[in-house]
Amino acid sequence: MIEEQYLPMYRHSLAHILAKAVIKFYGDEKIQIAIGPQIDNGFYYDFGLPHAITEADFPAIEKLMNEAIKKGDDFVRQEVTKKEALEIFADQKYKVELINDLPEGETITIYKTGDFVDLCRGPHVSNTKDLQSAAFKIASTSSAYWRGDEHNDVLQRVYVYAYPSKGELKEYLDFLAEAKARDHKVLGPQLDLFFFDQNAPGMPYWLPNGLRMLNTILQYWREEHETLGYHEVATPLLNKNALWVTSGHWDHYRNGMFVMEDKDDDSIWGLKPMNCPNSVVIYKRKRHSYKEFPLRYSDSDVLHRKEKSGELNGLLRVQMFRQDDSHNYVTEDQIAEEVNNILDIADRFYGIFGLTYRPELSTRPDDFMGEISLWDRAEAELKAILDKRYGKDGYDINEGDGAFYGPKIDIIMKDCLGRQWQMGTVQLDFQLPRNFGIVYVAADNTEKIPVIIHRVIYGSLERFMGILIEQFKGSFPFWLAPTQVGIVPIREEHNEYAREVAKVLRKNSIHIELDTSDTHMNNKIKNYKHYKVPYVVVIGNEEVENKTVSINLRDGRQVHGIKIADFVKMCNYMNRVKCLDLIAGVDEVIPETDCCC
RNA sequence: GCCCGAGUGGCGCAAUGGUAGCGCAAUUGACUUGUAAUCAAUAGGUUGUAGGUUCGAGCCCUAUCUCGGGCUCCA
Repeated sequence: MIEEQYLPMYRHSLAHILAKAVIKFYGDEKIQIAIGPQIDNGFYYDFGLPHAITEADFPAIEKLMNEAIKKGDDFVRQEVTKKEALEIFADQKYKVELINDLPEGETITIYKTGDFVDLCRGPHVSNTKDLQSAAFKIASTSSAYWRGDEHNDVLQRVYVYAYPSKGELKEYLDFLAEAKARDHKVLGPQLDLFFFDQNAPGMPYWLPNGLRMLNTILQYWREEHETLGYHEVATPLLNKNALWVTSGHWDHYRNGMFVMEDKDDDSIWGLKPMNCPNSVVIYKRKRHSYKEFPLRYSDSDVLHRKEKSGELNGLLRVQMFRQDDSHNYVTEDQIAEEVNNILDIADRFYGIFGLTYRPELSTRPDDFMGEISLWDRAEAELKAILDKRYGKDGYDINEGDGAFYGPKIDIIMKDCLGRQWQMGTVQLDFQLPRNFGIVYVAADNTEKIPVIIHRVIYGSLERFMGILIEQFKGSFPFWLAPTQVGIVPIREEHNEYAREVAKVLRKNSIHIELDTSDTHMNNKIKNYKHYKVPYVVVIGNEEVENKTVSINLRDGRQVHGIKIADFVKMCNYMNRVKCLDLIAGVDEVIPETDCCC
């Protein structure tokens, strides 16, 4: 059994064993070894290989690893001079590069394991036999660029899962299987929410169920923002490229745009990849006073961004999407308060969905534009806000990772496999107002340049849907569920009353489905359960007679003899408070007092 | 763009280079049912696409498209 704090050491030692095994696997063929760090679920090692390792090779390499472990070689640490190190690794180009990059005077250490030697800071286990209790499994291979730069050599990376014991490795493999069951790419088509067609890669087809959900979250967004003083607009999806020439986007980002040429007059058009320039066109239409600020133009138009092949990932990385966008025009003095307002919205929205997030602050990059004093002030204000809201450890800072036009705060979430995705973002923009030459009239009757705050809460609606599907594993809260109530008449003679119930529920804007088909009630229930419908209402003699319904809850619980009026009241309540619980709202019908709303 | 892998009825899968099958779903009929799979029959396929090798290709080769896991990228 390996103690937690030593796990990195074991993983790293196993990385050496892998490298040793791969060298042996290739026999006389010369291979280059690069680096082999440990990661969350194990480790990887990068190699320059004459021909790729494929999955079929995994067992053989694993066998070689096990043999090396059994052999019982010591991990021998040795300090060497730079000159000695360069001699030892003379034919290993990546190691030579690493050695040459080490600061002068730094102690260079190497580790020998039998005939294998690696440049390494350590520490390691003392003998390969110490690794016998560990469990590992070669997971996958990938290409990887030397030092993560696409201009460098392409290496082959071998990923290995590694855990202290067989039990823990199995636990991790079980987790992966569980994640698969949560995967929105699997659940989405299964629940008839969306799908992709090969003629529109990265552009989701929204099916009735999925669009209903998407509309539900968009409707909630509209209602909230209207009361908060946002004004929704819609702008052209297709524009002549002059728009982006002015905004500055054409030079930087035209490769990421879907562009088309009109042969009739040789004009060049593009599908908008972002809303900001169009928002500014609206701003420019009139002269604005400081008294109107903050002036908030929101929109949720469809955007297109061309991605390099291999970068798409279900709903989480698409080429066609909508943002719950807004561009807020503020004075420099209003930045802090407005950002705070926006983060309030984010907290409320994410809370409604039961999601927790981690903010990230990205600061001034090297190629920044604008005045450095404004940057400094804005960054200091953003930091103060984040400190206050989330505590010093409650957020991360990415130094130099801001956009060239201003610093930003990103909302980061994880998918079911732990991969991180940017959701909401609040970006200050000092540049676009200057590119378009927009101004406002200040209190002293002079013209000043506004600051634009680009902000999204959900981020991309598509990505947010993907995260929601995984968060709830397809079992959505009542208010989000595409079908909220499935109605099952037991026999044909119950259809009439079932239609009555359906009518009442529909009148209350509750999304229902009624199954009057000539099949066994069990089939009807099974069908609704497949779609994870929160409430299956069963109607038979008893219900017809007493004007009640019987509910089969998604979790299997049953509640009998509920008056229709109470049921409607309950559904309305669930919708109104956007309850995350499966049942709430009417005390007498709730089997357990489990309402948290 | 890069490396590896995958693509077979709507879905999930099967098929040594030798007649493309199974389950679910669908359709039709029977059954009229009290809480997650009633019975029977029927229909559904140029095996992603385009070439090639072969007497013969779902299977081998080439190209291409899409998808998956990563790398890089993500205004």
